[in-house]
Amino acid sequence: MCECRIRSVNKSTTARKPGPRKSVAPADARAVRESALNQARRALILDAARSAFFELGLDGASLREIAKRAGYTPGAIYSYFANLEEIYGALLGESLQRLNDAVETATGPDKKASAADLLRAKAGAFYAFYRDNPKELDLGFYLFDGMKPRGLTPELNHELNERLMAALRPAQVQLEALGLSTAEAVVETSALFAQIVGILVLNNTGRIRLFKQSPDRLFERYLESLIARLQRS
Amino acid sequence: MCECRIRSVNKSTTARKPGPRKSVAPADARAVRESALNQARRALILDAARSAFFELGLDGASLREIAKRAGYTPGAIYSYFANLEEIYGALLGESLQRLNDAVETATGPDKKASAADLLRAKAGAFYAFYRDNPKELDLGFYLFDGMKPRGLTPELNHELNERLMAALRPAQVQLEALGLSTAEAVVETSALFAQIVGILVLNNTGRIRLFKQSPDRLFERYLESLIARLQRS
Amino acid sequence: MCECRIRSVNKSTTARKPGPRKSVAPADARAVRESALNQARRALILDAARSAFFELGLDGASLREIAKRAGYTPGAIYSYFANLEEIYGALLGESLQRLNDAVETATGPDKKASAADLLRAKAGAFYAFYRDNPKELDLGFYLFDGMKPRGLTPELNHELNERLMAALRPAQVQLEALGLSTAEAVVETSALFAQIVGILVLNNTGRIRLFKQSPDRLFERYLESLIARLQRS
Amino acid sequence: MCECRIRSVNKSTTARKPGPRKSVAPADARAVRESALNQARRALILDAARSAFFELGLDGASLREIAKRAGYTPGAIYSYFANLEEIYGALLGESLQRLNDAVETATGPDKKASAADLLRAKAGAFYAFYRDNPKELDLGFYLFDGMKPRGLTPELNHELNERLMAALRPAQVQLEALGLSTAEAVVETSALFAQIVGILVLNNTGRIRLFKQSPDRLFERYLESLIARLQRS
DNA sequence: GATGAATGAGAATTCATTCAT
DNA sequence: CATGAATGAATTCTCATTCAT
Repeated sequence: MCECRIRSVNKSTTARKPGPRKSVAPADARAVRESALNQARRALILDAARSAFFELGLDGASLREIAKRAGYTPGAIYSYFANLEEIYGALLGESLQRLNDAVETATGPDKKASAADLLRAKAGAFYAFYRDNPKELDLGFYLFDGMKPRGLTPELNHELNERLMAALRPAQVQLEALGLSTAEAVVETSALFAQIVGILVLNNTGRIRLFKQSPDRLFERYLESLIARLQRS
Repeated sequence: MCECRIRSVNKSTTARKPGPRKSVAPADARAVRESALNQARRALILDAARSAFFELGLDGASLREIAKRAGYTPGAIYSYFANLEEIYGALLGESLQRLNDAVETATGPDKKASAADLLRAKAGAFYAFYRDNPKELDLGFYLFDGMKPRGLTPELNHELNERLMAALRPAQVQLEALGLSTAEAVVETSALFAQIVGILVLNNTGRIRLFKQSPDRLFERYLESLIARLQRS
Repeated sequence: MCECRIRSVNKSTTARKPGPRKSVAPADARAVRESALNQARRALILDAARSAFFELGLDGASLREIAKRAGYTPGAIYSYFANLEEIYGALLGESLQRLNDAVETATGPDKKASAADLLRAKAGAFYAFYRDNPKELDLGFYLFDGMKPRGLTPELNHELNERLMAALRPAQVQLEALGLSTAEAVVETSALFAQIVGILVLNNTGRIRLFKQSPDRLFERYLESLIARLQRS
Repeated sequence: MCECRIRSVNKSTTARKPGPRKSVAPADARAVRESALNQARRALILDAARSAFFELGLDGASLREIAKRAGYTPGAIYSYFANLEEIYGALLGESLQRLNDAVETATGPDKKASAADLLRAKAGAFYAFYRDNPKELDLGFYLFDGMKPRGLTPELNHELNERLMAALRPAQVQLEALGLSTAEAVVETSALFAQIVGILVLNNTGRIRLFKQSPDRLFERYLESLIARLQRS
């Protein structure tokens, strides 16, 4: 909801040096106000883009469609984003930010939570985020450079990768707290990540129903088995 | 209608329509022959579609491109397929058939292979099929996108699902051979499936490099851990 | 008018192998007819393009405008030309072909024309062609890679250059007949070319009226002075 | 209105609008000062336009680009120029002014320069100006395109013509000093002008390379031949 | 069965210009 | 005087699909 958090993802390329002004404070105030307006309008467009993407998929989220939903003419969008790609990038940035927030916020059952509890909380938050917002997963897949290579700039791609990794780090930390070396924790984190992604994909595509399985149960099974294995040694 | 017949397809992309033959037999024979011809031409088009899809990706595999590669004009394609999506559907059908063939063919190290060996062989074949042909995975994702498969008829969708399940059944059989009940084997198969899909997706999207992990190692690790767990009990 | 002459400039990229046919002669006939139709339609589009260019200039000769004038939708044009650039190239190719025809056709006053007479005839034809069709000069300038670099393919550019040179060769031949070495004749031809271009440009842009000069007189003056100089030595 | 004032323009592209000053004098003085400010700001914009045009060509010199380089927003430009064409017109005015300056400044090898030397100097300066700044020639061609100069007012057109003629007058003067009547000198000047323009155009469009000729050599050859002819008679 | 010309809707992007502030 | 958001019309180009032949 609150787009201000993802300010750093896409620096507005249309920013101009403010003209000279007599008093300094009013100018600042105006700049602040205008910048805020600008951010609000960017957010408006991103909202439109997100809704278009969620309802119509990436193919349907054309610039025209986004503009229409935002109440703009297509050309107007380019005042706020250089590209369609930039919009997609910002969208994914937001999404990953929300994911990080969700993971960071997640805590164990009480104040004296064990490492295992915290692992459950962190990994569970990651898993639940995408389970509850399946389209966010699609967004990531479409944009990350594999499935459908879309030309995010290398820098943006790097930043987005960073955010994704950041969302997994809390789990890794708890794996280390459970006695793994850093290297082992990395392996275990990537395996966990793969398991989560696999479950989510199977769930999203309806494949999991073929097995008459509940995704949640699969996830918990994996996690508990992992914890048991760690506590055993 | 029945895609199962398209099992072995003409691989030579330079094949051209066979020259016309003079009518020899009564109407029945003629109908049979014509139907066979029809199947052959469908196969020809699917060959073209597959090669286009593999070389150019989904975006590049336009009807025009497929027609060009098949030696047809765009309009002619519509004599064999109702639309582009139907071609994609048939393509996926073929793909799943090849997957099944690969899994069925896979055997353990020798004639006296243990259940664990066979599980390794069957699951490994499944995994390797998609690892070595990432485009096949893309195809599946494109068509199994979300709950409602892109323009696939329910029947086709059902058949495609059947084929996918069939490719997993050999692994499930071996899990049972290793002592699991059917219900347990189903759970374990779906977890295995999720793990494989997750690893493949992470690999295809380049995400796995972020962890500096090898997909093969992750897969083997999961599988061996699973086998060890089963043999322990 | 007759576009068949410029057949070699743009090979139709949409040509396809003809499907198998029972009898050979009818197929040929059909291919010929279709090819002729195709050529006619290409010619139609080029006519539209030329009229658009002549009336509106290069900027006005958009694909949309050309399509409109040809009675086509924009997309239809792409069945005949790969590009806007290709249309421009074909236009220039035609133009240069007409220039060559004009120069080749030009003869001296009678059968026993002297080298000087032939030089007058050939150079005069070149000059008159552009004087009488000033827009053809514009066409060349806009497309040749200097003023407004438009992306003609290197091959096309080369062929167009060849045609331009070909139109100047008859003059060079006569300069040699008047006693110049090949090297000297090349220098003199390029100087003559420059003079002609200069006069034409000044005439086309109305600059020559500033001097109250007639372009024809300037041209003749230069040419006669050149001939006199050659005959003197 | 009167472009002749824009003789020396602010070359520093980093110059910014001067800060606001407090009003000091009566209305008259204020009007004068504001007009001066206005001129300065017009010059600033023209600087930006010239640099944009030189670096990016006519297509790249969009209003937005010019505004950006001038440190203005697009809308602000319209306070100083009615439209983009007017900017181009002013740019051409400047360009011709620099041409005149270059020609006027040009002198013979020493104080006792002969008429022939001065002709070489003046004509050479004209030629070198455009040879060294081909973009200036483009500018002229863009605006002097065809009979009806692109959106230039008749008055501006007339003034620009005047400036162009003025740049050729020194050569004409020397031709008269070499013994030609005024009428003869005009003819010879226009022929010389045509030759220069022809050489420059051929050079700019790369056509001259087809002859493997150097533009300088062609120019000198013409000039020396002309001087020789005049001195002979 | 096959052709292939043609449509029509759509894609991203650019930009001079206007105008409320 | 200056802003800068917004328009609206333009640009080239792509492509699934149709249909008369």
